[in-house]
Amino acid sequence: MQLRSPSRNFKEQKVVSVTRKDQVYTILRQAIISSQLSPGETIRKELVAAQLGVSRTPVSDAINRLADEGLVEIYPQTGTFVARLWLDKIETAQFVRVALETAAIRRTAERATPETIARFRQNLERQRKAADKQDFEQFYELDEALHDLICDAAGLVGLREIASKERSQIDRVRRLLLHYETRMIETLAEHEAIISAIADKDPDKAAKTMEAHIAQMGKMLLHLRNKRPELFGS
Amino acid sequence: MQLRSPSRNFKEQKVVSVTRKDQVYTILRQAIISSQLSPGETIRKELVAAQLGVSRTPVSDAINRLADEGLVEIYPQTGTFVARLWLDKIETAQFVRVALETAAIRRTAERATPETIARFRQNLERQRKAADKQDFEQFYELDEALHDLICDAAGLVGLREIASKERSQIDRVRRLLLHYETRMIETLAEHEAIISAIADKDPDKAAKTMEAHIAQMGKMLLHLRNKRPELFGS
DNA sequence: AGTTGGTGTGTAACATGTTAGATGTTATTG
DNA sequence: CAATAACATCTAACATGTTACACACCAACT
Repeated sequence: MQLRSPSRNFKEQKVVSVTRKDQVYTILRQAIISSQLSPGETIRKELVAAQLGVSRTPVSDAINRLADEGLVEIYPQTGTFVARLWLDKIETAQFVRVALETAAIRRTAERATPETIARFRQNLERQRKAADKQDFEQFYELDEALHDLICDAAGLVGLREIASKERSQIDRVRRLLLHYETRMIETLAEHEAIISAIADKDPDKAAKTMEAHIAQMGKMLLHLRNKRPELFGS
Repeated sequence: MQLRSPSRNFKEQKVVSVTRKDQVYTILRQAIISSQLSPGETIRKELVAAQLGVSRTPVSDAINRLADEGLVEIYPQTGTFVARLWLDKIETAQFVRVALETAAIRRTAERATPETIARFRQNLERQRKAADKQDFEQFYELDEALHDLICDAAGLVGLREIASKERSQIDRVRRLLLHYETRMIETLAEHEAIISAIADKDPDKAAKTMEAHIAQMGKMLLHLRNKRPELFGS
């Protein structure tokens, strides 16, 4: 018997193996974060499997991953539900996000090249256009993309994926808030301040601005809880 | 048909459902981090299943989770291996760790009660005893426990779990380094400096000390790569 | 000798069958 | 009528069967 080792002849860069469970994961995650599936809603694995034309296995795998990410709640032998919003978990996620992104932005401010900054500014341009058009969805996507760009610019392999995962709770909340209050103009101004600080190679200022930017969400959250208490847990 | 909702009558505090996949996960994770299973080693799901007396399903589930955590590498249709050490991934994990722990320690420094600090000092006492006895394993465990204590003291639900997960790469490396170099005396001094800064309610100093403390690992890592290149990837 | 193509083998991915347990409902009993 | 116990039902957890694919090996050809 020949043992196979994880030897050099493997393609070193992980080929994006798009297995079915990955596809299911992506679809469900998107559906949850975009609030197509509401917090507290039941997920029927068998039904999902049927709808997507796969068996229960890849659906279960995807849902396990989502549970790990805190986007679904699995009650053994009972049921699976889209995770409700838990204020204390959101607080933690917020903390982690601030910690990671301010650290990332410090690094980015130190090492940003003109090309990187140009990419940032290009994103900001498009944000401005979206804000002018009152295109919430587009604006929101660009917002996320900007945070990803900043992460990437820190030059750390896999950091974006980690940050994105830890941010998923927050992203979902923000998406919900989008329908109640927008703050597009203010947000855009904050983004511009962050990028300016990076361009000025001023890590402290960049980090502080980012922190203030992220902190904005708190009060809106309480507002949402008053309007839609059914989305929240505890 | 009666739909069940995730209603109030669910036990609100998640009962620690110890499913088989959780048990398998815990066992394998422990084995990997403690280097019972070496980086690069093949994992045969079927064999593991047989050894643990379960079917392939819970083993696969556990391994998926470990892959998510970066502790195993799954090559579709080919094989599963204990993850090798990738310097760039370790660098990222290190970055995340510094970001999270310095942020946590800032919060902890602000809100630490005398009882909390007493717990820290108690841990330090035991570290000193372990250092005196040259008991590496014990010292290492207390080290991890101290970091957990600091996380908990930040008062954020679930932060310890997140930090612990992001730290798993690092923990594994440190465990390996334990056999080559110890730095117990220096490490203990660093820990004491951190706790003192917390007790003095000096968040900046605490954070800086923590950062320096964590940064120590870099050079030892290169040393390890020279001695045991087979553990590393790329 | 180096390259190409066919073939075998082993594994993860996937499909589906089975079990155990949590909950809601109903019957039963005081 | 309330408390409780038996029962039905639904689901995730678990087991096992099947498929597709990546890789190694070897032969044939250039």
